[in-house]
Amino acid sequence: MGTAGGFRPIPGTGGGFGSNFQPPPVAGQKRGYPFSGRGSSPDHQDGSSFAKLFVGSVPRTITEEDIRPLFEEHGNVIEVALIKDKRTGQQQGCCFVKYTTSEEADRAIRNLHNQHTLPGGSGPIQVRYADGERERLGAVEYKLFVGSLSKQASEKEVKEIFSQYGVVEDVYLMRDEMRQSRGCGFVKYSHRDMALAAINALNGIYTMRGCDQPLSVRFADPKKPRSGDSRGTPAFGGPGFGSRLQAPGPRPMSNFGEFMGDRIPIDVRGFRPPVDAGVHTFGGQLPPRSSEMGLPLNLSGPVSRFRGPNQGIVNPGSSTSPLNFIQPASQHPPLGLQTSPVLKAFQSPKQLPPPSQLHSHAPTSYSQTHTSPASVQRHSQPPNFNSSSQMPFSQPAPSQESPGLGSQLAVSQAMIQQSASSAAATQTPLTMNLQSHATAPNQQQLQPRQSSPSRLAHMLSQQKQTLQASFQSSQQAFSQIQQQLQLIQPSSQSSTLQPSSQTIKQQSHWAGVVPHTASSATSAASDTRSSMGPLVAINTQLVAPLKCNWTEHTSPDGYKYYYNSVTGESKWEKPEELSAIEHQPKPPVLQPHNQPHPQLLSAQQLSQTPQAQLQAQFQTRMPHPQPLQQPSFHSQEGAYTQLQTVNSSVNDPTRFHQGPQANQEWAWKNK
DNA sequence: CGACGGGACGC
DNA sequence: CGACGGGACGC
Repeated sequence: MGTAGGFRPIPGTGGGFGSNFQPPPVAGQKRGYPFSGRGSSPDHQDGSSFAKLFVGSVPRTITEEDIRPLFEEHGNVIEVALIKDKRTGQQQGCCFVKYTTSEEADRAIRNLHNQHTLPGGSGPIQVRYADGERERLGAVEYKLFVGSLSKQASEKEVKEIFSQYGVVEDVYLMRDEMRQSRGCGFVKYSHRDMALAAINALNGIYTMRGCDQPLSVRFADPKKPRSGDSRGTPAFGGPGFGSRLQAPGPRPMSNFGEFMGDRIPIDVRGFRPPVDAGVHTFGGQLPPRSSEMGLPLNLSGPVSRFRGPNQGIVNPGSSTSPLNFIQPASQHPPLGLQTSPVLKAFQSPKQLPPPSQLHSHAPTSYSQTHTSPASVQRHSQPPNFNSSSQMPFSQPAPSQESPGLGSQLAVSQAMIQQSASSAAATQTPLTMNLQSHATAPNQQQLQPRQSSPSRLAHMLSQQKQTLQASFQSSQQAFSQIQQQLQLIQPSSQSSTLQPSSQTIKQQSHWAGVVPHTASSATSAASDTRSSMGPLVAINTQLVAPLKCNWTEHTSPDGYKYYYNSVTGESKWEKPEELSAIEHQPKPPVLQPHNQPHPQLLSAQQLSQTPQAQLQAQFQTRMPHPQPLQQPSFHSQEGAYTQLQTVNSSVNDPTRFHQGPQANQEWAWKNK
């Protein structure tokens, strides 16, 4: 699977890791680093004018002449190095291929990895970045662990499922000695939003054909260390990183905070999880997993290293400035479970959750961001800009975007505010969210060295993106509802799921939200199908006879806690309301398979929900944010090839969706 | 309920 | 110039 996007050779000195950062050697790595060039250093410009791939399953008899042309089809090959045993001189069945750019390397991976068997080769060649390359190039990855996969499923099938939420960089299925799948594996994305979208859409929701359990989708644990790695990558757990030890309350935000994504240490005192930008994981209690923050692996060393003078965590990369990015406060239950925000939104049909619950982060922010004009021009960043791992997308250069920024931001806020009031949300997380946004600039000023115009622009831009993302998320949620309407309204439920034209229209909307689901109608159609699982599940949630807004969750430490989706409260003790309903008979277990949902809200009911109104407002007042469709920074064909594969799965009989069996429970069953 | 891929150079 | 040595918390 291609390692496509996400690689962002750090431009010049403005690089995300700070101008004077040199990547520490990866443990056990003797391979060269860019600056080692003797004499004719090839990388005088930005320090990384090549990208080295490791190629496995190469026949031992091959010569450079045999193999080079294959790689030259996909880019400018600087070098091919066949690996030989030092002593015997015998080839090891692998080689390194160096391209001038990571784009070329990405392309080669996409086109060759697992797709080309050399004559005499033991299998399809394995093409991936050489050890340490990703880090060297500033790449990040978000790796998900996926459990309860069908053992019959191939990498390709898995990839198709996950491609709905972003460009899948890699799929690895665990197999036993007999090459039989163990029913679990790993899926990599280059952007956090994609990973989150996948988690939210699939975890506990999507059940593969032949399985009696829905997928478990969560951030992967850090890979177990290879023997002999000592110094390289302790990843986490470094002293002082336990969030427990992290003083609650205001602290300097930092790029490290960025690394942590939305993980903001929980305020234990009041147990009032801060309002979040829309991520339903929550990391108060535990250090984030490396796969959740994206990896420049070698940056993830002991945190003590990153501690600033006043115990603030400082941007590990930038030695000159602590972070410049305001995290919206977060409002989430102690982590551990990733509930689809959409589900969450509808856990109680009567008491509709605040719009911010709809924050489904989702591919939205991804597609949104990455199509911004600047993102295609990777060298357009201001020297000052610190591209954090969190924003692998290039930030729009202030010079290009600031003019419109303020107004756009204002607009988004206004939009949301309007809808907030229309949704009759009184003290809702959304409101809180807004407040946090509103006050962000002030916070900003509290921070040292944060006041430069470009910083401000940058910040505003990010906030804008957050807002837009939330808008789109709401939109997406609505989209899903709409789709459901479309699906259930025609009384001919048993007929084919051929999307109506209206569905398609709606669908294309949806498609805009999914990164690479570009402009083709067919791909949009495919999404209709492929997103049905979640939809069906949502239906079941919609009708679930819940009257309690409390849900039980499990913190990463394994403790149960309870979260109120309406008030946003969290607590350790089980609320009585919840205990009460637990003794009631369970809601009917919904039938899996394609059986239409027994009890659905009528379309009428559904369309009357505040959510629908909210969305209607969004739709009428807010122009479609941006052309989201172009797969911009993945050079050309990559995104499209993925689309096609998604398409091919539309009628794939090996997959199906079903609602959660035990309703409600799946969510925290996981883990 | 499953947790990380064969092999990883030599200037 | 010099180059990884000792120590191994306490929730």
